Amino acid sequence: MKKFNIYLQNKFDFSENEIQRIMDCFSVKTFKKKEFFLKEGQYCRNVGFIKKGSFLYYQIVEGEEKVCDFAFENDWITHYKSLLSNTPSEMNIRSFQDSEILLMDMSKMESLSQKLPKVNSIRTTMAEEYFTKSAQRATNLTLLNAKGRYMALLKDIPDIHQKVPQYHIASFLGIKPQSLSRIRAEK
Amino acid sequence: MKKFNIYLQNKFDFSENEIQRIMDCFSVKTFKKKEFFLKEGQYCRNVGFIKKGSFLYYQIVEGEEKVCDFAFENDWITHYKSLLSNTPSEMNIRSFQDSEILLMDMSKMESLSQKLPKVNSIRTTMAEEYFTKSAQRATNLTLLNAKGRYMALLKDIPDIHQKVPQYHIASFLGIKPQSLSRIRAEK
DNA sequence: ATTTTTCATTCACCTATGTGAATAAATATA
DNA sequence: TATATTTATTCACATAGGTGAATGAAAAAT
Repeated sequence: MKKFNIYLQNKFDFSENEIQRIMDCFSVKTFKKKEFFLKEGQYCRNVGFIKKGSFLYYQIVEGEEKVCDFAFENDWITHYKSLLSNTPSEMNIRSFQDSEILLMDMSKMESLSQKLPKVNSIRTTMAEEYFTKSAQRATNLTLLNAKGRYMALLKDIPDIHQKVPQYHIASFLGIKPQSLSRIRAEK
Repeated sequence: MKKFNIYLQNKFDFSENEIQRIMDCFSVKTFKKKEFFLKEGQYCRNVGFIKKGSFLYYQIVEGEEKVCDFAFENDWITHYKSLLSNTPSEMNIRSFQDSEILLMDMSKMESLSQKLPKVNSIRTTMAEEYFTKSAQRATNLTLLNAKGRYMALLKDIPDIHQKVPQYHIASFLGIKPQSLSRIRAEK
């Protein structure tokens, strides 16, 4: 449990006691490789924090998995839109390694916010991070070509190749695996 | 002032009295054609509601205006990321017709939320709308080609050609004006 | 009303990325 | 270890969209 409380302490400056109260609301859940955190059509009611492992956000379009996002250790994991607007998810979220997360029900988070208003800053930060990430992705797709997007990704996550198989990286970049091979060859 | 209170009533079910208290916090601001709501580098501290006119969100990249969004009558107008995270905007927001908006300072909105907690639902809805829009844009850019994105836009805003010059539409779609002409010709 | 400027269209040609096949390399399974 | 499966690379060719120029139409300025 070490990393989560360090994150809470560093990022939000919670006290020992507050951290304990927050952590008490989370339970541990483990995932085998390729297990679903959320399936298309389901309602997302949880917020998770990844202790170990990694997850893929993707949609199936014409039989193909289109990767929209990755999540790794010390990232939050949830489907923010579904959570926020209480609508079914059009996205799948699946582990691609054996993983372990801390999980909290959103309703629990809401009641915790009432007792401990500082918890709202977690929620605001989450909103900010999700929104910023999605806006940045749209910007990259508009302003950069495939090579530029690959470079930006490498800069953002230098060890991405250690973490994610290459065909998932290609999909995330919006290109085919062959094209990513070509880009890497000419680099 | 008619439309804004209808919006508040329909969407959030506020009472007459609540609507009055909310509206009292907004002031009217007018914009001539091509006036800035927000310039790159500035901090966005306001939330606006467009009564009349239309606005363009864009960035300058290598001398070119890259359109990221439009906003029309009865849309909210703000730079959500800058507002949320209190960071300078990398975006420009500019009217492209004579326009009129209702404007509220964010700090006023925060103190209003405390007195009238229901106001938080406006903020949540705004977050939801902004996030959803940005996520949808990223999805469209990933999953659709230029023609598909144009069709999706036409479906979403059928009268877009009455509202926005074509070269701005092309820019929003992430293509050149010539390419949009070609797509329209072959359609 | 005339002139100037901006915008939309078309064209010929160019470049980035997609497609499908062949092969090699890596990984999982028996 | 041997075999099967999955993943990455390379190639030849196809297609979508970019580029720059020419032209006409529309809008703005005089």
